[in-house]
Amino acid sequence: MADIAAHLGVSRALVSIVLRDMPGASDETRQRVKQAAKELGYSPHIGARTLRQYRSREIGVAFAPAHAGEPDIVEAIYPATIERGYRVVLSAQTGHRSMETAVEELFGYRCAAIILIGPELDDAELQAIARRARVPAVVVNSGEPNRAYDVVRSAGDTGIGLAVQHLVELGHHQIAYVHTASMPPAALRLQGYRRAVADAGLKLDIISVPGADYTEESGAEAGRDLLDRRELPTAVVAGNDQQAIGLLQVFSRAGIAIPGDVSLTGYDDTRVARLSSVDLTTARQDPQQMGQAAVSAAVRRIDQPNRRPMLSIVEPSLVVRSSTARPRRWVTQARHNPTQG
Amino acid sequence: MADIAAHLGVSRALVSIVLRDMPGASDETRQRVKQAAKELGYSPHIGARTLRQYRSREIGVAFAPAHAGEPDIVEAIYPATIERGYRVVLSAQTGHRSMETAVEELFGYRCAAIILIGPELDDAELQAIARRARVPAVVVNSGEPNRAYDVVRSAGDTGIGLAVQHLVELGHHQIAYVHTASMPPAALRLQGYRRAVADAGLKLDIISVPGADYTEESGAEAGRDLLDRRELPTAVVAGNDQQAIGLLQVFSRAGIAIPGDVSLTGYDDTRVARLSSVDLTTARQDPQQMGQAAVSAAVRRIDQPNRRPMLSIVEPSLVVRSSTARPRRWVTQARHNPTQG
DNA sequence: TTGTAGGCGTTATCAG
DNA sequence: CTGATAACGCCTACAA
Repeated sequence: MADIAAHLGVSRALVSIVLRDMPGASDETRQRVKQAAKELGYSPHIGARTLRQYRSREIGVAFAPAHAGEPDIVEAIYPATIERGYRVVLSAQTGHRSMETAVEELFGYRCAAIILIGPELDDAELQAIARRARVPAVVVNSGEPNRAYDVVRSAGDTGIGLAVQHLVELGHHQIAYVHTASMPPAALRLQGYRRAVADAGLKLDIISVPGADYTEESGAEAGRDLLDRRELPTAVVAGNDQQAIGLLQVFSRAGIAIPGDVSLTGYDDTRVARLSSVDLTTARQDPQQMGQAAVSAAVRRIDQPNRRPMLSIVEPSLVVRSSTARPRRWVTQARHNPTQG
Repeated sequence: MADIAAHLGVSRALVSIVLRDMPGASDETRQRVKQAAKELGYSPHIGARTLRQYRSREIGVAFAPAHAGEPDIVEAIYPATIERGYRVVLSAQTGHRSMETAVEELFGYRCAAIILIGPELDDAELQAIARRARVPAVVVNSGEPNRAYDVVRSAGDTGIGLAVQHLVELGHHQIAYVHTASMPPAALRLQGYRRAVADAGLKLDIISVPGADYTEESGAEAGRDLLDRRELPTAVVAGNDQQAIGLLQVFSRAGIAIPGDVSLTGYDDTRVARLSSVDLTTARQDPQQMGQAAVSAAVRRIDQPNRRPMLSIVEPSLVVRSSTARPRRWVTQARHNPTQG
């Protein structure tokens, strides 16, 4: 910046004013300064800026690049953040780098707020992080509503409920659900299954995959469990898309047709769900909305620090594809009863 | 830091020495300082540090979270960078945020080097960025070898060559290739196809998809082109996995079996290629190796700034799955000629 | 082993 | 509109 000032023979303060678009400089000066900045390849020193500024204008985002769906939320966070006059600082959680380490780095950047996407931590650990942060913390797709941090999540119960309801409308009476106790959103999704099945007057059929998480492997495990049974359910509701895909693979190898023999649903509407070879009926949680809700929550608490943390719920919608169809048995009955055809 | 010093009644410099594990403090003091730092929830101010330090210890990484495969390379960059005593600064390219903007931000952090993953820019644009950077720039999976920036890429010619060779060994004589002129690595892959086909004494069959990029849509377009022909080739080599999947969708809708009627290969071994419903034979470029090679190149040129930029080639390997098989015709011929069975 | 002083690039303040 | 000056938190030399 001093270079530009010297080059033009003006003060550094003036240059600073122009580059920040502050009032107090003539249009002609603005032109000249901006021109010189371009020519000299000037780029503001972000560290020096945050050092000097009383309040930080950065929102820190910790996420796992390898987790399906999280990069989409990160994409949505950018425009929402910039719109509100903030900048985004990214920090990755990887196999060799814990979420705590990623968050610690964000503290180093003196972020005005931090957003944690899908941390695989329990409520106590998240509260510890939030207290240590001394700035507002927003947790996306994990955690529980509480007084330490904001929570943004999709209405997992509604989403699973929509899937069950869709299957009921197709005529299914035996709807199994793949449950993974260890994952944060699992409890809510299970609740949605319980309620929807009760509403339809059907029997619960919960396949618990203990210790597993939302991976293809856990879905495959559930699939093998099902294959050991004498009789398969007519429909399976998986906890997420990856699980559904693991299940799909085990079933297709075993010669079980989807949706011919068994209907299958997922959750998240990740990219793989859209492939024509998979074409999964799934509950869509819009990453766009998740990102916007997270930034809104962060800015809200930056502006009003004493406000109580909130729970923001993004409503999912059901995307019907070809992995669900009428059950065989139902079609047979329908033939005898033309009013249902 | 001043807080800690005041709290303990020592100088700030001493605290700095202890926290950086530099020589010049007694063990007892170290204990006390570290204890106090923990209690007070101290976290070093990264901005102030980079401001003061003569040389930066950060490597900037610009990537597109939404592009398949790039997050995996980012994951690999972390351990390699930390191992060499550097830190990672991430900057995302999104639909609303160009690669140039992402790189500009990295300049703001005064990174010691920048790594650009899969930029959709031509050589001239990349050279402009590299010159503006004034620090070493490394381009992964794009660009051309030159004097302005390092290039890390997989040996696209070898990868496609392996695919063609595999198909030739299976007995294919009509092997088509889907070419997308606009994508940076495409020229090299085409070259690999030309050479391998020539080596096998076969006829070239290049399906050009003009103006398109490496998306499912471009694969679908190539698929429709092929369906317009009187006779299909027995094998198709796609430019990447996504393209192969687009082609797969068009073919399966048209009732053409893979690999029954046509064998198909991809490139990249992205996650979708592994799905049992896709199960694509593809050339694998190891993200681990790509990440390590990129960091090596960056550090090499930080240490020796006058060294000429290099080209690092990561050798791909062929992952054979069930999308490739012997052609129908060949099997028939084999029956008449037992020596080939 | 400990303390002191100066400066990195920027912004804010205040007097010309 | 300009110029001078202080301060942000940290690191490095050098002095005690």
